[in-house]
Amino acid sequence: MLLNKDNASSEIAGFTYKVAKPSGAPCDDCTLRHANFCDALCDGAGEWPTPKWRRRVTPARQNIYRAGEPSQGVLVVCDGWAVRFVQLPNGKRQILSVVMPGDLVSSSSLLEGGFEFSIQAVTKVRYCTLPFAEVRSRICDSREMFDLWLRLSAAEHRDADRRLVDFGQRPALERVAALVVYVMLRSEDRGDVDDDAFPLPLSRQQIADCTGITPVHACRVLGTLRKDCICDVGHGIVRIIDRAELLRIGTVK
Amino acid sequence: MLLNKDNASSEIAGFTYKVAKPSGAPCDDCTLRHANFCDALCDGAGEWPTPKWRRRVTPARQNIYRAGEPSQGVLVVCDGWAVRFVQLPNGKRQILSVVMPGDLVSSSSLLEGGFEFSIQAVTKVRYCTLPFAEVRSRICDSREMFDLWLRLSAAEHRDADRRLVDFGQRPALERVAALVVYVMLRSEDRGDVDDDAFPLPLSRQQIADCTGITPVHACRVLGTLRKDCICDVGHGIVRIIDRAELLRIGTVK
DNA sequence: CGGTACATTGAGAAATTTCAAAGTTGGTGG
DNA sequence: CCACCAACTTTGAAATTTCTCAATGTACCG
Repeated sequence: MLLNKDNASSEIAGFTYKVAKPSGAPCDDCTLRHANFCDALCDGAGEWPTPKWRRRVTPARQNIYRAGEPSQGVLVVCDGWAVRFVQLPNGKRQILSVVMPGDLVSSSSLLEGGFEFSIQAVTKVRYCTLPFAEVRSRICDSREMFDLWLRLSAAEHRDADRRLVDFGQRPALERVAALVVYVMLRSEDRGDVDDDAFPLPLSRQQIADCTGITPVHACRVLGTLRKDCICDVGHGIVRIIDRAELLRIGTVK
Repeated sequence: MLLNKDNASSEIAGFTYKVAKPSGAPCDDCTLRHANFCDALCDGAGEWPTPKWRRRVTPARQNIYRAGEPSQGVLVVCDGWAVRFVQLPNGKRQILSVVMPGDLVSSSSLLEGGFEFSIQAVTKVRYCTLPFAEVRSRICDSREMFDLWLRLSAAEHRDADRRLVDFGQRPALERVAALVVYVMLRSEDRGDVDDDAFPLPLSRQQIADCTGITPVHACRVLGTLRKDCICDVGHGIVRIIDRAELLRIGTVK
């Protein structure tokens, strides 16, 4: 179940807004219109996207954006998974956020100029590039859009805070469980969980880069979760075995 | 040297704006008008703060705000140091950000309702409470304010990202050095560095809670920095001994 | 059917924590 | 001005977590 019905309502960051009917705009065939920022932009001010809008595709493992480059616009992922990350000169990398279908890549990326992070496609990714100035105008001009954006921005900031708490105060097992819980809850919201299983197309290396541990340790930790009959992560999917216990380990006590 | 001259310019998040002359408003005697968000709000729309504005004082070690409570408004620290933190039930705490004089406590705290973090005064703190709705109006109504706020918000988000990279990929020594560097650079901006020394009123426990290590380890790491003639942190001040080396260790390579 | 990239396991090393004790500092009252 | 107390800092030693290096096993793709 990927789509809500027309005129149903959806929720972003606690803010419920009406789902617009298709109106012939270029995004009409986007299966995720109802769940993303794009759609709210449309609702607020009519025939978005404009001709300046750009739709692109990047194959798996390829970079969508490289740190420091001038960025092409506000990115919204229509389909596929990506990661926002920082690559250090010593070869280490830190994944800052996992970008799932329908996600605005970063609510703080509304200003022209380069960013300190890069973005890489995990799977094949379809995404849209919205011109900065126009997104800003639409946000600033509509009080409803402004409030929605405030909520998105606050939610992202809150997630970053939670992540910092995890990294600073919780051991590897809990950090990894927290990642699985995060993806699980978001997948449940999207109706993407079937038979207690959902997609997680991240390699051990990527899970490690997300959680600030080594791939070897990620492997051991996931082995523990499997051995303890909590969940089985592998082959691009997660099978939940003991949801309550997974939540207990992954959630801040 | 704490004050710029009238009509000098100051910089917030890369955005330079003119410093307003005192005009009889209640904040005129605030020594930090030129360096904070308050001031930009005034510049944008006249006789701020309004009667709804509140000025308060909290003694050292006391909580300014407790997680979950309804918050009283947007907080701007006029004087003193505070920390924004999360207290875990197991007794651990993570400090999310160090709030220095003139700082807006969190650019994502523009919405009514409770937050997941708490705020505690490190020293005696004087601060202002600005009503949420009015701050939002002023930001939304002025394109200049909106852009300033976008920059503030983006800068805060970027700092959170950097912090996550530090926590995930860098060892204790570098994380502690990064904290010292952060405070050093901000103190230099404010002209608060005299004789290669500047205030850092954080205890070992607080430095540990900032950097995600134990107070015992914080002590050892700071001992190393002292023994290696890089800097001497203690008694509420930092003496910089080898600035270049401190920057080298504290900055992401 | 290779082959390449990815996952798993083992063993020892390094970083960090924990527990515990001793040294310092700063403030307060006599 | 001094003694004392409470909180903070420093140091030591052992335990734990996580990393590194290296080898072996497994899955996917052409």
